[in-house]
Amino acid sequence: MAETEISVPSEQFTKIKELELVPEVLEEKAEEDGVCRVKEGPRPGELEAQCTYEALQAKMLEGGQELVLVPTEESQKQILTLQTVHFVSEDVELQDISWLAPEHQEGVQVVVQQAGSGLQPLLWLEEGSLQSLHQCLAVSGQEEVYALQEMQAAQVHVLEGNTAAAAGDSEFVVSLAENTGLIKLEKGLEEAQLVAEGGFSGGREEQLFLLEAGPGDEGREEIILTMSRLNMEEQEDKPASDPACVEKATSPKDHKKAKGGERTFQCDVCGFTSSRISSFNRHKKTHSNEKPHTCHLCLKAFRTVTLLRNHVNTHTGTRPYKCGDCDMAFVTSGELVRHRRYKHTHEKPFKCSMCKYASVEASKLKRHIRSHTGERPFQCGLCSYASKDTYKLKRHMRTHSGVHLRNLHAYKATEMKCRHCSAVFHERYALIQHQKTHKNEKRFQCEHCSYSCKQERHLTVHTRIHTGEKPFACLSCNKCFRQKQLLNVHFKKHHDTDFIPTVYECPKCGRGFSRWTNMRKHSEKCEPGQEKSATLGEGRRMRRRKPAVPKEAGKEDEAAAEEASAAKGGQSPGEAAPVEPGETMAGTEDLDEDVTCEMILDMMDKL
DNA sequence: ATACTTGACGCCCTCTGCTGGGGTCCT
DNA sequence: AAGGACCCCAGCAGAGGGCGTCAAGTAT
Repeated sequence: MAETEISVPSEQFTKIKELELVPEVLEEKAEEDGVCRVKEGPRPGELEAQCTYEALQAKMLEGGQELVLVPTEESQKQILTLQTVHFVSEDVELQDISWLAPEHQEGVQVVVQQAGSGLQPLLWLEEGSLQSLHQCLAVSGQEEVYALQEMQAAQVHVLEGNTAAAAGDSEFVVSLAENTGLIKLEKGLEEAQLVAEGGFSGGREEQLFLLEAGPGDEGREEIILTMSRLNMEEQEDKPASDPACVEKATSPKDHKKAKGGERTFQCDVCGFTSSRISSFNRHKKTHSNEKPHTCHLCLKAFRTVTLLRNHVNTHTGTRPYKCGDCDMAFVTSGELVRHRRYKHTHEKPFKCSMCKYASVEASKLKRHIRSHTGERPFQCGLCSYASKDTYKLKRHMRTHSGVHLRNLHAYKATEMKCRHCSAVFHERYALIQHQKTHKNEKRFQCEHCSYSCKQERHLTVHTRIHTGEKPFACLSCNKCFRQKQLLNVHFKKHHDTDFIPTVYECPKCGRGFSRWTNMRKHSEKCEPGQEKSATLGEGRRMRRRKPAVPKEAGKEDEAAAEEASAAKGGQSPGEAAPVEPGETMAGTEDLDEDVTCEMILDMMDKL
């Protein structure tokens, strides 16, 4: 059996930095059982295996095992054995295959699944099954059983390109694609993608590979990658949308000579210029929706190989850039640098010229500047509220919408896990509802009484009732308070000569009250012509009036309360402007029962 | 051509202050 | 009984931290 030369692509997918998957290198060769075992760095198949079997990878790392590729030749297939993948027996459980259609059970030995570790189910085939791509296809088609839909889709892609000659398979391939929700790509593009993703260099006979899991020699527990050849001559038929063709499409008019003789390239869409054709070509792609680099695991598409690589790393958990001072690791070096600034070096290069604030990122300084300028670019369409950043507006919108968002009800194939427990949902709405049950949990229980609350700070304050602690002392009279705001109120009232207390005026008799509720209570029973406010007579000044209340006939107190509440929501703290009786806060007149979910959804979408 | 670096945008989170409602006690 | 003051509590919003991602510049 002649040793097959494996096309080793350039490292595009998952560059492993500082990740000691292959701790020992590489020159060592050994021959066993007629199989040439060559220790090498990550090869495409190996990398793919890392992508797909991340948990396995973790297992391998955990055990400090060595990852070795073992290429063999078998007709037009190659088997790569990751020979050091060993399961610990208690980690796995065997399952029967009765769920497989009888015609598909042939060749299938067992299904091995690692319990409770998030490991995707692996399909183990007996060796004979690998002889038949058809059988591989049949097995892969059991999408309703596996959680490996994405992997299967990738297999289907490869197989379609590879076994177009496999009579009778094509229909099955198509139905598979449909069943998995796969967006079937044009063949030429698909292959080009695979070339790009798999890193096969052009100009020579290329191979695409099919990943299959199977037992190794002599029953060893190994992952076997079945490599299937794919004739890449069809690459010449790449469509114009192929990224490799983009450069050819660059029109000469797109570039010109600058004064200094240096050639620059100008984008005719946005005016972007660059002296480098590579940058120019890359920029041009940003004007199209073309995303030719598709993740074979989740089918998400990306513009560049680098983005795809980083994305795949999120699947594999590969975070090559490790922080030397903590356990954090990141996909890109930039993330690591930033993390170190936040957590370790505290370097804050961006300094505010108006205060002492400094930030790690320029965007944070920009956001901070708005607190000086008062700029609020993000306007709520349902009330007068405007925020300084998009997130605050989104958060504010929740006060209008509750969670009645219909777009949360779509079924999603991807499992969404609860942040707080192990529950899993396929509907975002259900997930949110469930998570709210955690949010509403009064997790903070007083150890002295039955009081419980949602926020720790509330428990802290409450506990002072039992301990008698009053940590907030008035500097003027030494009176102590349990809460800071009580001290503030006390100080304003008794020691701040500039303080003008708020007085709520009864709309019927004009009597003043310090609390809205008290005024309302009074107003319910007040008859015009009754007593005049003694308080007013004492010279208290009117500073602010609630939107008080001459409600339309039939509107009851709840309506008044709602209006007050709406006014509250529509006004930023500290900006509460006086509102005359009967007057509504700006914008709040729109906020009534006619505000529909659709309106809110529209606004959320616009965000 | 590709990898690496840098800057920017956006999302989500926590902490904190402010505000208002409900309850209770005192006058 | 009514009014006023105080306490407790909860929700909203301001501010900022931390990180994921993408685009463009630069180096190899």
